[in-house]
Amino acid sequence: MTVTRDHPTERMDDELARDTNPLIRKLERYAVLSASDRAALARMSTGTFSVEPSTDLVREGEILDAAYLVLSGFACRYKLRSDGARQITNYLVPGDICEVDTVPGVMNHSIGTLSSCLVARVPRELALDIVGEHPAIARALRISSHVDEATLREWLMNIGRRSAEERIAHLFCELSTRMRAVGLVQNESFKLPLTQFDLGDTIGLSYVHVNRTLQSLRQQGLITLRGRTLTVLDPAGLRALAEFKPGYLHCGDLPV
Amino acid sequence: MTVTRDHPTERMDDELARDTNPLIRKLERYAVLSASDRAALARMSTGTFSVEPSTDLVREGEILDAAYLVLSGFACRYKLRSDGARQITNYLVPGDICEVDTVPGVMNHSIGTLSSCLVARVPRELALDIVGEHPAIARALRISSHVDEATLREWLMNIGRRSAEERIAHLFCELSTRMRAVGLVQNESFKLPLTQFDLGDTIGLSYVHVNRTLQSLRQQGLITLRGRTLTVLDPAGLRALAEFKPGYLHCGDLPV
DNA sequence: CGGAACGTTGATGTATCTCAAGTGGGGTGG
DNA sequence: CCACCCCACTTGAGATACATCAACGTTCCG
Repeated sequence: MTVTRDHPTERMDDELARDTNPLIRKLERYAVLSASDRAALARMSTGTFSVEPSTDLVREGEILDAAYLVLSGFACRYKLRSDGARQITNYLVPGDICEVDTVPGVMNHSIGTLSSCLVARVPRELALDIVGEHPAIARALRISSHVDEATLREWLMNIGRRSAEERIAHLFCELSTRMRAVGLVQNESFKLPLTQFDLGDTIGLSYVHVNRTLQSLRQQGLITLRGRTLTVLDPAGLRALAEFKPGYLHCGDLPV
Repeated sequence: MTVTRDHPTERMDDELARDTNPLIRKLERYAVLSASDRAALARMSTGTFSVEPSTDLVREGEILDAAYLVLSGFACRYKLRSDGARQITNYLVPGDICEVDTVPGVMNHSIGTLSSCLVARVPRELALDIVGEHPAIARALRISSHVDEATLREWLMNIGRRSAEERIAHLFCELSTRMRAVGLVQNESFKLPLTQFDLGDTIGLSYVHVNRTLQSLRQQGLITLRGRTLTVLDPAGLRALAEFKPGYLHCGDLPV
C-alpha cells in the first residue's frame, strides 16, 4: 500500500474531488489512481472558464497546442461541408478531454460547444508533464482514447446500417451509459442540452425527421424528452431496439 | 549522423526493403527512419502467410494478443448486426498495421480479408520491444493511429452527409491517395479487389445502388472500374465532386 | 460444359428530405 | 406585468434518393 501524507483537510479535498470532478470519476474506471494521481488531475481541472453555447474552442485549420477538458455541459467535434452541412463526430460530455496526446498539427475538424459549458484549457506542456509523471493517468488516457475510437466505429455502424429509430435509440443508450459513468444520471434521467437540429447533425438525419422519430419513441413508451431532460422509461426496450451492446464503452462494471 | 555498420549486401537489402516493404514506405512518410529502424520493421514483416479472401483474422469477442500487418491485398475492420448487415469501418491496405498499441481486451469488431492477402502476424511482445527500442517507429505509429482516427471521422462525414455519388467519389479519392503513398498507383490506376457488395457495406448503400452510382461516375468520364482495376480518368473532377481535402491523411507531400 | 459469383437492368416500394406554415414557451424590454 | 419576439418544436404535403425484389447477363474457373 502506498503511504500518503495527506492532512485531514487534504483528504477531504481528495474525497470531494473524487465525487465532483468528472475527469477523475471517468479515469478511475480505466485505471487505479493514487491520491497523487487524483491531485494531478485536479490540478489539470483548475483555471476553468465558462463558454457560451455554439462557441468554437478550436477551428478546422488551426494548430492546437493545448488539451481541452469539459467539466460541465456538452461540446462536440464536428466537420462542415462547403454548403454548411454539419456532421458531428463526437460528443464531449463532462469528464471528456481531447487532444492530450496529439502530435501538434493542423486540425481537420472543429471543436465547439453545444450548450453552455465549463471548460479547462490544459497547456500542452502541463499535460505532457502530468502524463509523464503519472503512469496510471497515462494508461487511463490511452484506454480512454481507445474507447473514443471504438465509439467512432459504433457511430459509423449507426449511421450506415440502422434506421432512424434505431439510430436515436442507440445514441440515447450510449449517452445514458456515459453520463451514468460520471454520476450524472438519476432515476434514468439526465440533462441532454441538445436541439433536435443537433441530434440530426449527429446521426445524419434532417431535424424534421428527428422530430417525428422522437415522437414515435415517445409513443412506444421508451423515453420522454422535455425541457432538455431525457428520461429512459424502458431501458431494456430501448437497448433491444438499438441492439445496444455497451462493451465498447468499457463501462461494463458500472454500479446501477 | 548515426554511423551504421552496414555491409554492402545489407545496404542493398535495406534499399530493397525500402522500395518493396509497404510498411517501411508508409512510416517513412511520418518520421525519419534510420537503417536500424528499417531493419526492425523488416523483421516485423517476416513470417508472412497468405490468406484467402473473406477470411477472418480476428473475430468480435476474441482477445487479441498480436498485431497484424497487411503486405498485399485488402483487409478490413467490420461490425455485424444480428440480421447479418455488415458495416465496414476501415480498410487495411498494404502497409497498414492494426492493434500495435492496444491494451489487450475484448475486440468489439472483427478483422477480415476482402481479397487474398499476404499478412504478417506480429506477436505483442515483439511489437512492444520494437516500439520500445525505436522511438522513431513509435512516433510514426502514433501519427499513423491519428490518421486512422481522422479517417474514421471522414467516413462518418461521408456516410452522414454526402450523396451516393459523393460518397463513392470520396472513397476513391482517399484510396487513390493511400495506395499512391505505398507506391501502388501507376498512371492513376490501382488494384481495387472489392466487390460492389463490399463497397456498399463500406459507404452504407445497397449493392444495386452502388452499381448504378458507379455507372453514373463512368458516364461522367470520372473513372473506369473493370477487372478489379480502378482508373481515375479525371482526378480534379473526382476531387471536386467529393470535396476531397487530403490533409487528414498526412500525405500532403506526396510526389505526383 | 456447367456452375458460382459478380454485375446489370427494370419495376415498384418506402424511408427520409424539403418546403412551408403554424404552435409554443421563455426571455426581454417597455 | 404584459407584449412581443425569437427560437425551438410541430405538423402537413409533396418530392426523391435509395432500397428491395426479381430476372437476366457475364465472366471465370474447374
